[in-house]
Amino acid sequence: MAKRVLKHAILGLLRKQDMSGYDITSEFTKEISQFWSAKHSQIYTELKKLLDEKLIEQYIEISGVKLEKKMYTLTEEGKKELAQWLMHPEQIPETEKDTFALKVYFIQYIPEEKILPLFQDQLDQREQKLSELKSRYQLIFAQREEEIGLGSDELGHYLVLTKAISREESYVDWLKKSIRFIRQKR
Amino acid sequence: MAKRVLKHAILGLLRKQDMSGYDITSEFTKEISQFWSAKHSQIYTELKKLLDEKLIEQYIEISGVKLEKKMYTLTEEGKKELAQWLMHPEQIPETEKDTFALKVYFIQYIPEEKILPLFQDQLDQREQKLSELKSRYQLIFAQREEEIGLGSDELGHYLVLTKAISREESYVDWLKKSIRFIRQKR
DNA sequence: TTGTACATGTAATTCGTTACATGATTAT
DNA sequence: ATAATCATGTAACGAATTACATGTACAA
Repeated sequence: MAKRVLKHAILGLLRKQDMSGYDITSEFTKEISQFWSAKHSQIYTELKKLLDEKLIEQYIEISGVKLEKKMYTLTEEGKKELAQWLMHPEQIPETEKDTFALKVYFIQYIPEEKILPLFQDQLDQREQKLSELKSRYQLIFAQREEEIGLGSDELGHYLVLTKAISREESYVDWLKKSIRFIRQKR
Repeated sequence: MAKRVLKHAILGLLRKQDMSGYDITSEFTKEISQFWSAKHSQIYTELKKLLDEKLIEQYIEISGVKLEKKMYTLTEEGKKELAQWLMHPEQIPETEKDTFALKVYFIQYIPEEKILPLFQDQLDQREQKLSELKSRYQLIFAQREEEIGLGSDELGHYLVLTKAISREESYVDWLKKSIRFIRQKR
C-alpha cells in the first residue's frame, strides 16, 4: 500500500483554514516547500480523490463578478484521518535522493580540472539558499523564540525553518571540507 | 524533458566494471543507496532502454550449469554520455522531501503528549543510522585519509560516506535542539 | 532436501512533471 | 489596453513501487 503523503499534506493545510486548490498550490511555494511540494495538476487531482473519500467537502465562493472559487473544508473524517497520520511514527527512508552526491560517488570519472568548479558551483548555490533561509529566520523569529507557544501555529513554522537551515549548513560544511580535502590532494 | 537520473547512475556503475542487472540492484543496497536507489523491476526496464539507445551492450555469462547471466558493458557512446552528465552542474532542488519534517510543520495538531515520543522515535532511528555509518567509516577510512588518491575509486566512496554522516549528524542535532525547545515550553 | 541467495522478467498501479487548454480579476 | 496574477482543469508521459511470475545455484 502506498503512503499518500500528498493526501495528508493537503489535509494538514486545510486543518488550519479552508482553501482552494490554488491556495494550496501557493502554500507549496512557501516554507513547507523545503520538505514537500506538488504541482497544481497533481493537487486538483488529489482534491477530487479526497472528495470521493469524504475527507473534505467543497463549497463555492464568488470572487469579483463571476469567478467561482472552489473552497475545500475538512470533514470530521478528514480531521480524524489527519490526526491518525500525524500520530503514526515515520520509518526513516533508506535513501534520500541527491543527484549531486550521486555524481560525487563517480568523481573518479570527472576530469580533474572540472571537479573543483562543480563543487564551487554547488557551494555557491547552497550558500545562497542558506542566506535566504537565515534572512527569513531573522525577519520572523530572531529575538522572540520565547514567545512561540506549544500550541501556536508558529511552532511548526519555526521548527521546519530551523531544520532547513540546519540541513543547508551541514551541506555547506561538507562541501567546504570536501573542497579542502580535494585541494590538499593535488 | 526528464532528468533520467537512474540512467546515469547505471552508466556510472558500469563505468567501473561490467555488471548484470542483479549486480546493479545489489550496488543500490550499498553506500550509494544513501543517495540513490531503485528496485530490480525498474533497473531491468532501464537496461533495455539503454540497450536501445546503444549506450550499453549485452553479453551472456554462464553460471554453474545453465544459468545465463546477462552482463552489460558500456559502449563508447555510453562513456561519452556519462562524462557529459558528470560535467554538467546540478541545480539544487527547491524541495527535498521529508515526511517527518512535514509532520512537524503540522505539530500544532498533534496531541501534546504524543509530540516528544514522536521526536524521540526519530532520534533513536537517526542515531542508530549514524552509528552504523560511523562504524563503516572507522572500518574503511579511519587513520588513512591521506592514502586516498585523487583518481582512486575510494575517493567517491569516502566523500559520500562523509556526506551521509554529516547529514545524519545535522538531523540528530536538530532533533535534540527541537526536543529541548519543546520541553522548555511545557 | 530445503532454504537462501542468485537471477530475470512483466503487469498493474501510483506518484509526479510537463504540456495543453481556458477563462476571470486586478493593477498599471 | 495589457500584462501579471488568480483560478481550474485534462492529457500525456515518465519515474517509481508493489505484486505477480519463474527458474537456477549453492551451502547446510
